[in-house]
Amino acid sequence: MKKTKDENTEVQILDAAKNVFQSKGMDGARMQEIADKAGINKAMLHYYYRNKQLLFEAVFNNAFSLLAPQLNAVLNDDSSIEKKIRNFTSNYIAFMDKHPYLPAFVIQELNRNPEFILKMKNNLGFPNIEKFKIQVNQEVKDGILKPISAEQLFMNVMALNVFPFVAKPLLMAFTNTDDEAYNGLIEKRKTEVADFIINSIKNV
Amino acid sequence: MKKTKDENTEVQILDAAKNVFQSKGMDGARMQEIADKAGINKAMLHYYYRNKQLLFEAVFNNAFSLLAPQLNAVLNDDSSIEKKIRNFTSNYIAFMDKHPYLPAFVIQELNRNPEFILKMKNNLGFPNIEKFKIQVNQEVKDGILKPISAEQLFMNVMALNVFPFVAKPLLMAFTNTDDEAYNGLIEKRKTEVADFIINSIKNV
DNA sequence: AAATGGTTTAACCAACTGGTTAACAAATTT
DNA sequence: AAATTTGTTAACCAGTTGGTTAAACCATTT
Repeated sequence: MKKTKDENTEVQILDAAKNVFQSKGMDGARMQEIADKAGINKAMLHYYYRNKQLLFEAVFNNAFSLLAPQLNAVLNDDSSIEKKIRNFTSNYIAFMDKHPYLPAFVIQELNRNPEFILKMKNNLGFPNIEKFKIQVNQEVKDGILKPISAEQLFMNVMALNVFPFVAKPLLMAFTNTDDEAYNGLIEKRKTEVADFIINSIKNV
Repeated sequence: MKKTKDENTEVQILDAAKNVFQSKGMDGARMQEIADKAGINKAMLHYYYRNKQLLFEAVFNNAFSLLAPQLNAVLNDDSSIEKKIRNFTSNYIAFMDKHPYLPAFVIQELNRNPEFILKMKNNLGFPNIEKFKIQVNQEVKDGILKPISAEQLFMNVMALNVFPFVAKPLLMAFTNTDDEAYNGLIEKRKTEVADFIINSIKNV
């Protein structure tokens, strides 16, 4: 009896590919390394995914489909802007603990190939700002929030939450922190970032 | 002085290398492309910079030495926290117009090779948070600022300013903006980001 | 004008890379 | 149980890549 892997192999390949692509990027990744990490022959990669580009896209789409629901929580949920920002901030940081390479990977590969995201915009569930925009404008009109455009607010929320993960090595160096201390800073941000934002935009 | 070119060639190589490395990264860059862009033979690259790694490091250090003074403006200047944040925000965005690839490049390469920054920390003029820390603590103590740690404030300032450039393709997709509209958003941030921060941290 | 020494080139090379092939083994169908 | 399909492997291949070499080039020195 050879192996009871069948469909298992395909998953093992995807796991290994995720691992290698997300830490080294498309250009730095080697098919041989992915095969080794998956514990199989290099030819199997092509048997299941035909070529490097398609394997990469499988990994990328997979990564993006994890990220999208997180963002939709801020964009398309029905609760108040304040509540959504508080929720998103604490959720997102917890989410990052499980997928630390994810945002840097997505951002890096989109910078390498900006047209790539155009295909994705058509996908159902692709995060879109329209509903959020209406909601922000309404809360500004109602005097709940100080005047701010939805785009700027969204950029600020994203920046404050995502950047500390994307630029971790840089920020560790500037703030003179080791891994443990830096994670401590991040942990505090679960509440502090939301306070920081709300503080700035909420009318009193 | 032998040829009219001799110093010139070295600069032309560095310019071409900057161009290629910053848009494609270490792994995606090709020595042949750099040589072509510099209008010279590939062997010349090795004559002047010995190998790809050293040429890359020349580019990286060059990029970093442009970035460092910008950050030191926030960390080591003597004016008040508010003034420095306002200055930095408007300066940094203007600076990015001239070097759009810079932050994504630095961040990407540091993620690929985090140990790389350790060598740099010893360099004179490497941005360090210590002075900024004392100043923030003082202003908090004096009641000028609401309680916040210098590290968190610094991370926030960096995030709000740098992230929109690093994640440009992603944010363009989410906010449904083309290049022109997105640049318009950025332009507004020269003042809005500082307001956003000050709003949140200043006592009234 | 011959010698000098830094600069530049074309040709070359060994190692690597993504991808293919043909044969073989297991599982499934007939 | 024979035939067919699916999964897996080792060996191979052609194109690319970073890097080398030996000879030519050219501005100055002797």
